[in-house]
Amino acid sequence: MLVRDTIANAVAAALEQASRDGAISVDSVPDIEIERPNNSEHGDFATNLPLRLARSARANPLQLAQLIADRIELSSEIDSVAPAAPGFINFKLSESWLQQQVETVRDAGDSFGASNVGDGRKVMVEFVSVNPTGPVHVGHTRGAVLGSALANTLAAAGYDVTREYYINDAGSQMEAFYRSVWTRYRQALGRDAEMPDNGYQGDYIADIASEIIDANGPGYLDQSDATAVREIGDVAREKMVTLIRDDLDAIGVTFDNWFSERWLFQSPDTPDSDYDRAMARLREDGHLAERSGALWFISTALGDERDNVVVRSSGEPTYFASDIAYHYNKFAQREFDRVIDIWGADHQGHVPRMKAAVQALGMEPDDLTVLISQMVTLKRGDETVRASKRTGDFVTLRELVDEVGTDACRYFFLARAPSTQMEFDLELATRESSENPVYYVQYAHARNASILNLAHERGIDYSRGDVSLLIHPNELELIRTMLRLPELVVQVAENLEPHHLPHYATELATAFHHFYENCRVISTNAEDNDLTLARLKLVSAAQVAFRRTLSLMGMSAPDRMDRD
RNA sequence: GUCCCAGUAGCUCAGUGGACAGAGCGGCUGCCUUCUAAGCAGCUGGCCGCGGGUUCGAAUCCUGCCUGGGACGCCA
Repeated sequence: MLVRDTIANAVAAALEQASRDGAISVDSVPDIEIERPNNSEHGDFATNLPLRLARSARANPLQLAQLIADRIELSSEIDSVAPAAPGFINFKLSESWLQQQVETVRDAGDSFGASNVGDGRKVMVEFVSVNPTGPVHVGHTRGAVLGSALANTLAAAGYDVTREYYINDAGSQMEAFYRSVWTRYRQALGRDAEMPDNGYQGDYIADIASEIIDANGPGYLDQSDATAVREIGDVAREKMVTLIRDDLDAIGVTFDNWFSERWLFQSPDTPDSDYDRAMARLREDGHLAERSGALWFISTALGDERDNVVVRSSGEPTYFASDIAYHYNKFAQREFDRVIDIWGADHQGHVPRMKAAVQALGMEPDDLTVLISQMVTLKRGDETVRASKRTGDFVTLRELVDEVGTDACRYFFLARAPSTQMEFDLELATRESSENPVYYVQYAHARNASILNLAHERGIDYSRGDVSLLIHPNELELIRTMLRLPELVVQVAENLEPHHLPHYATELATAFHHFYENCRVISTNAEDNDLTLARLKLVSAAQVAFRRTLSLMGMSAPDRMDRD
């Protein structure tokens, strides 16, 4: 159990006792919130319960604080409980308990920070899901990093996580992509061919075409237009998906499953596809209506602003129809308890209708969470870079990683709340300098590793180190900071806000740098031997915290960082 | 026009009901004979977009406005 919960329970018990004693009479007890005070002079934890109770108890909040504080039973974790104006109760952790946590963290190792709030529930995080019509670009990278860090954290919080990429490989944009490749293919072989109006202009189309020529030759020229587009399209799509997978891999983003949109329309085991079943269910419950030759989903009945077409008058299902079938598959077929979709800002308008569709399918709409990852505006100095896949003028994930590096890139994207637009100054980001906070964190880990290496070289066995010798303020501060990780994991998993991770990482690094500066670990002085052993234990515990934090963010934890 | 997101230090951003508003970068000073100076210490710097409201208490909640971005298709 987290200390925070222990304190909350103790406060609740104290309030109950005060009520029995007749010292306090309240109509209703609000939720007891235990927070971390901004100012460390106020202790490690605090509650504002007396302030919130004052009205219904018709009493002075400071007096209430005193009455409750008097009845709080001290456990081994808590050193002191103190009422404070205007009506807080402050808690201070005991030094001996903090010291003991060094052992606990070391014992926990890679499971440090794990919790079980997820209780093994099946959750899918579906993210990136870029149409395979072009490479992943900078804007998608943000969602990719967000999704992977979130999935890591949910797994640490005890969820059974599946990371999925939805490949939109049906539909008209893919058709345009196929035709674009076909056009470049013919042009490369000296034929007259005109790019379709909605064609993709990027150089990568021509690259794919020439790769196909190298591998498969000019044979497609002899086929009918329709056959050639289909066959060349199949090859081009595979190439594109592979390229996307490799690019994402370069930034440490991997998936458990790549789900093809086309699977929704074909079912190997049963006569009905997911699409058939989802539509049948909607139809049964009266959510579909035919108007002017098309089939509509009546989402206005469920609070959406307008109805949406699911089957065009041409008989072709829309993208939205696929999405309905896909979510039917996620919930009804694969039985996920919870689904988190990460979409780009350009899809934000689709959230209400997707929620409505989930509800219409008979699922609980709250089991679907859609996170919107806002736009990334690119700049080179003062100049704004317009990103458009159609015109081919965009910065790819690959280019970004090559220039900035995986770790810096992940840190940079992760550190911002996804709901806010961000500016990415390529000039600044690509400048090699110490301006990047990622170095600050990794350097702390490298210093940490360096100490342990030296201890190892000198054959120092610190397994018998006595942690009760850790009384320096910087030592205790480091321990306190380490201990926030488990709370953070729970918080990130509950609020789906991974951007707290990098900020925590920075604070952990600060605590370590302070410790490093003021507490010499491996002493040359023989009489300091006991302290050396104790501090080595602390350093190894801190290493656990660094590794866990960095790995949740998907960043590397280098043992050395050498500057030329 | 309707809807969504944002506006906090020179810059990039944390902080969503509490106790004097934070970090990094930038700028100015200092600190390397012992575990990496990609570090540390100090200074500089903010009517938290503007106006009302709710509250014992508002950067945080409500409301109006201003500014910037996005979405509103039988495209995906």
